[in-house]
Parts: sequence; C-alpha cells; structure tokens
Amino acid sequence: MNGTITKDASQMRSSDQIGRLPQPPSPIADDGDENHFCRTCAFASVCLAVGYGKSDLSALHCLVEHVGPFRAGEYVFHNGDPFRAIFAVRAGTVKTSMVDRDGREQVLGFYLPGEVIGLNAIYPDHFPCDAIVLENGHFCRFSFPAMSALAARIPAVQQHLFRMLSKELGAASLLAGDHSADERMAAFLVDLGERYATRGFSGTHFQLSMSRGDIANYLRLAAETVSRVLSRFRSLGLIEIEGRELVLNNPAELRRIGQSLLPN
Amino acid sequence: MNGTITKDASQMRSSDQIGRLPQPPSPIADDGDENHFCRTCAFASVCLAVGYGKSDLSALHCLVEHVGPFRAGEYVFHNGDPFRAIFAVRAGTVKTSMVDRDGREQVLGFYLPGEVIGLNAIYPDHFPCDAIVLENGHFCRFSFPAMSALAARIPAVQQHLFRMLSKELGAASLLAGDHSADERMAAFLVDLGERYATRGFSGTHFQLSMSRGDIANYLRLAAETVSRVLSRFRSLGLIEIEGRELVLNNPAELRRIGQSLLPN
DNA sequence: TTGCCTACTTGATTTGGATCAGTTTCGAAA
DNA sequence: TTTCGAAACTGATCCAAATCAAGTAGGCAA
Repeated sequence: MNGTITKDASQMRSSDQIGRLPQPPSPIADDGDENHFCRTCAFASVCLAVGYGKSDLSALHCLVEHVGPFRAGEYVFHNGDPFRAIFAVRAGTVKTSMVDRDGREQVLGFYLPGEVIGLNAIYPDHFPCDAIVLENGHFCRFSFPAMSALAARIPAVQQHLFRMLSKELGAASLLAGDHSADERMAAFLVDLGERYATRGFSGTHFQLSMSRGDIANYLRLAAETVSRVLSRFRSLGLIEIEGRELVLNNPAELRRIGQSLLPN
Repeated sequence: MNGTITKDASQMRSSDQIGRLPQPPSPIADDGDENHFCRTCAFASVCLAVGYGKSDLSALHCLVEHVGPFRAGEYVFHNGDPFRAIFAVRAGTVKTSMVDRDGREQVLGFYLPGEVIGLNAIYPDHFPCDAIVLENGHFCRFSFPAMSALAARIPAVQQHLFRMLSKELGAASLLAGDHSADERMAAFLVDLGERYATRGFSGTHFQLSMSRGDIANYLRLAAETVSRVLSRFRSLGLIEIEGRELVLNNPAELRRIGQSLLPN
C-alpha cells in the first residue's frame, strides 16, 4: 500500500519517490518551514495574519506543533480523547469515523493535505470520532486554547475559525439529502477532484486514498454498489479507473449528475 | 392554522400528565425583557456574560434586536439573503430547508424556542437555505459583525459561538448515517422530546409543529413511511399520537431503538 | 348545508440498492 | 515458488422503503 501512496505523491506533485519510509520534509502541500507557512493549507490565512509581526510569529510557534510522521492505519486521535487541539493535514490523507454501540462504523469524512480535522470536538470537549491515517503523512497540531486566545486578539483568526466551522456544517448537510447511488458517487468524485485542485494538485487525475468500502460507508452505500457504479461510469466513458488510480474524463457530466449534492 | 398553533401552546403547558418539571413562568421560553434575558435560550450564557457590566449591557442592546411577530408560513430569511445576523427563536418553531435545481426540497432542521438559526450562513456569507416559520413566533436577531466584535472582547461569547457551531456539526453527522426508518423515527421523537425538556417543557408530551411530509423529508423517508412507522409505534404502545399531539409512553425503548443516531 | 382542499392513513405494487455468493487479482509472507 | 488474505468485481436474489392508489377526516369558504 505504501508503494501506491508514494506513486500518488510523485504523480501529484513533483519528483518524489520511494516513500515507504516517512520522510520528514515530505511532499504534498508541505511547503512550510519555521518562517514560511504552507501556502495551500486551510490555515494559510491564519498563519499569515499571525505572522505579520515579530511578536505574533512567536505566538504562532507556541500555537503550532508539527507532528508525525504517521503510517497508514495509525490514529491521529481516538474517539473519546480529550479535546486539546485541532489538526491540519500537512501530507497524506485521513479518514474520520465513528463506531456505534453495535460496532457499525460510520465514516464521517476524508481529509486531504491542507484540510483541517477536529472541529467537531469543540462542543463535546472530547473527540467524537477516530481519525485514521490512510496515506502516510504528518500534521500541524494547533492548540485550541492558544488558538482561541489568538482569535480574540486577531479578528482574522476568529473569523477564519467561524468560517471553517460553518463551511463544514454546509458540507455535512449536503450529504444528508436523499440521493441515488449515481448522484452520490458522481458528487463524491467531483468534490474530491475540486478539493485536490484547490490544494494545487490535478483535479482530474488522482489516486483514491481510501478503499471502496470506505467510500461506500461514507456515501451510505454498499461496497458492491460503489463497484458497480464505478464500472458503469467507466463503461459510459465518464471516468477511467484502475485500482485506486482515477481519471475524470468528463467532470462536467459528473457534476451534472451529482449537482443536487454539490454547491454552486 | 393559527388557531391550531395557539391551541398547541396551551396544550403543551397545561395538559401534561407526566411532567413533574416546574412549569416555566411564562409561555414558550419568552421570559426575557430589556433587562432580563431568556433563561432557556441557547444564548442565555452569552447574554448573561455580556450583561455583567452596565457598559456591556448597552453593547448587548446594540447586538440584539427583537423581531416579529411572524405568522406560520412567513420567512425569517430567504435562501440567498446576505448574511448579517443569526437568530434565536424566542417563541414558535421554524424549519430550515433548501430547494435544489430540480425543485426538490430538503429540510435541514427544525428549531424550537431557545435554539439558534443561521450559523451555516457564515461561510458562504449568504443564507444557504430558507427559514420558514411553522408556528407563529418571534425571534432575537443578533448582528453577526457586532457579535464577532463582542466575541473578541469576551472569551465566554467566543467560546459559546464555537461550541454552538461544533454542536450543530455533530448533530448533522449523526443524521448522515445509514439507518432504518424505525431508527430514524425513534431518534427523531426522542431528540425532539429532549430538546423540549432542555428548554423547560415536557419532554414526553408535546405537539409536533411540522407536517408528516416535513418530518419525512428531514429524515429522508416518504411521508407514507412516517405515517406507517408512527402507526406501528402506536400499536406497540410506544407512543400515543393524534394529529400532531404526541405522547412518548416509553422514551427508554424509543431511545434504545434510535440509539445509533443519538448521542450518549 | 355542500364542495373543496389539504393532511393524513392504509393497502398494493414496484424497485433501488443491500445482501449473498462466487471469482479474480494482487501483494505479502512462508 | 506456493499459499494466504484482503480488496475488488460481478451475478443472483431479497427486502425495506418508495411509489402508486384509494379512502378518511377536518377546516374553511360559499
């Protein structure tokens, strides 16, 4: 699986390979260092806002901690862990999921480089879900008390947090609707593509970092249905897919199919 | 329809068999005036935090504006309206819903006295849904720019906003799961009851303020299915229901049925 | 009163997707 | 190499809930 992941990374970005060993200064949106913040991160504007002044810069260093590397299958946090921080994906991908009393898993979301996990833990004050690494990666850990304090000082930071929370709320309610397997699948693929594009990768040619089962669970379908829909999309020429490597041949048509689940 | 609403309110309070909870001193959470804030409102802690000092009190008056009355069917805000404020329900009930390109409606939520609408508008900066009054009511309008400014000054306010957003996020993802009609319906009824109880009403005997069709839409079921499930629950002795008047005879069993959708 | 109209209920039938049951592929371990 | 196991694909069957189709009850206007 690691081999696959490495290939993803190289395809998506520049010239990187052989990544079954986690590499500290690694690919995938990881262009930040102590003085330069990751340009494609959801927190970029925060880090930049904070970073205006010298004193703020030190505040940022208290706030942010680079964690990892994590290997596929490892947990960024566990259901029930006390909430102290939110995380931004620096490299790799993550899924969040809950397991209910009966042992049924529910995948809540997939997170790409530049995206943020843990916002749903603020209210209960502990993580309500697990965050499981799908592709080897590492993360920025933002102390939430420190970030709140900073948000009180810097309006842009506060506003950014409000907006991130609100955005996630909107995304959650889109998926809540009543839609066919085709609609869900098309919307899912287009959404993934657009998110990759936002972070500077190809929006039409990328690697699925999650299993069919995880996709199915996330979309509330059976894994077999996901397989069938993907096969049909392929036979219609909408996509090319081999294993987890995916090409969106006709994003416009996919977007049309999935329009009722997509914003705009 | 207005007649019904009036009746609902009176029934909710007086003819409550089980309720040993102390009755609220005034109807439907509307116990605030210029100097006394609604104790059962989701914003109570905010208003109280703000209201400590005399100067803060005037800040609060700039922030909050009482609007209404609204009649059933009227809109608190429309899809696409520019986002300037969030609203707390002072009296009455509200549904929020989106209409997609094909004209299909999707009910996003129902809001009871003391609850807050509009948080999902922060990110897009315009309301992504309609808010439609189900039972005559009125509202507190909180200017969001003013509230943000206040949040920067008063940590409790900021924290409260974060928590409300995060809470709604958690609620949205619970409903996103894959559940049977019985599970959904049971969880819905228990949840409504608990929310009424939180606001000081009976949690076991109340009026449904929304149609079967709205419930169905919200739960992603057909209206006929809602009818059938309610009938079955009645025949099992779990509930009594006549029109929109509802008694939960066995909340514990309902909670068990719906457990996979409910927190705790 | 009569006649709508809307909300709701109940029964009959259909169906989309789940479930069950192989089969294939591929990578990793022995 | 062989074996094993997980992931994925595909076909056959099943089922929960949607859809179709009446029919009932209550509210309201004329």
